[in-house]
Amino acid sequence: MTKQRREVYTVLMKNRDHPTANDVFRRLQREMSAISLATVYNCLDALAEHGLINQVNFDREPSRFCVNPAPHVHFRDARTGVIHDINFKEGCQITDLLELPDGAEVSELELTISGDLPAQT
Amino acid sequence: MTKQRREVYTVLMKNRDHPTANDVFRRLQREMSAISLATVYNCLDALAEHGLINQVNFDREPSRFCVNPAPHVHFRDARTGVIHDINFKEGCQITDLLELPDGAEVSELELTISGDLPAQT
DNA sequence: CTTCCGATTTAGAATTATTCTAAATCGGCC
DNA sequence: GGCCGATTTAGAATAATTCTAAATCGGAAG
Repeated sequence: MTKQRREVYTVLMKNRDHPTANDVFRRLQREMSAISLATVYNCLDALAEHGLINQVNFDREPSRFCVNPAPHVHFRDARTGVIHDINFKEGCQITDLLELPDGAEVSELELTISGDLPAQT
Repeated sequence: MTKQRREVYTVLMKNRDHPTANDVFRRLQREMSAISLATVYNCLDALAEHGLINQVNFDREPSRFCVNPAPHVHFRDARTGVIHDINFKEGCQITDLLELPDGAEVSELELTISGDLPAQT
C-alpha cells in the first residue's frame, strides 16, 4: 500500500459511483493531489489484483471501478446512466441456470444489464 | 442487404468461432474478396443492429461476433481460448435470481464467463 | 437507356482508452 | 547516509474503433 494507492482507494470509497480511471484522476487533481494518470492506472490495477476493487466493463466503454467486494452484477439505468450494484438472491448460483458442460469450473463471471427503472416518485 | 453485408454474414456463418472484426477482414481477404476494414465494421454494425448477429465483449479485448440468435451467454475456456455458447436451462430467467429494483425493465444483458473445462478424453 | 439520388463503401486520418518506456523518486534496511 | 528494488512519472506508443470526405453503387424515375 503506497501513498498513491491509498489515495486512489480513498477516492473510490468516498464516492461509490463506478468512476472511470479518468474520473478518478480528475477527482484526485481537484483535491490537489498531484498524481499521474499512468499511476492511477497502475494503482487501479494493483488494487484490482489484490481483490480490493473490481473492474467493470459495459460493452467497449472505458472501464469503471467498483469497491463493492461482494459478488454482484451491474445494472445501468439507461435514462440516468447510473450504475447500480445488484445482489444475487439468497442461495442462488447463476451457473445453476446454465447448461454448462460437465466439469466446467468458473473462475470469472461478469454480468452487465442495461434497462430502465421507473422514475422516482 | 448489400453484397458486402452478405459476404460478412457468410463468413460468420461458415465458421462460428466468435471472430473479431479483424479476423473477419482477414478471412474475406483470403477469399479474394476485396473489402475495406471500415466496411467490415460498418457491416458488423448493420448486422448487429438488425439482430442477425451479436457483439460479444470479454473485458476490454477486441469485440467478437456471434451468429447465434438464441439468448445465450459465453464461456471462454482459459486453457484453449475457445469461446462456447451456453444456453439457459429450460424456463429459466436469469433475472429471477437477482434482487432487481421493483419495476426494473431489462433491455440488454451480457454474461461472460471464464473458466476451465476438463481436457477432452 | 440515361440520369439522379440516397445509401454504402472506401482509404486514410483521427480518436481515445490504455499500455509501454525509461528515467526519476521513494521508502525501508543495512 | 547509502543502497536497492519497487513505484511513480511524463510522454510516447499502441491498437481497436470511429470519423471524414470522396468515390461508387443500385434502384427509381423519366
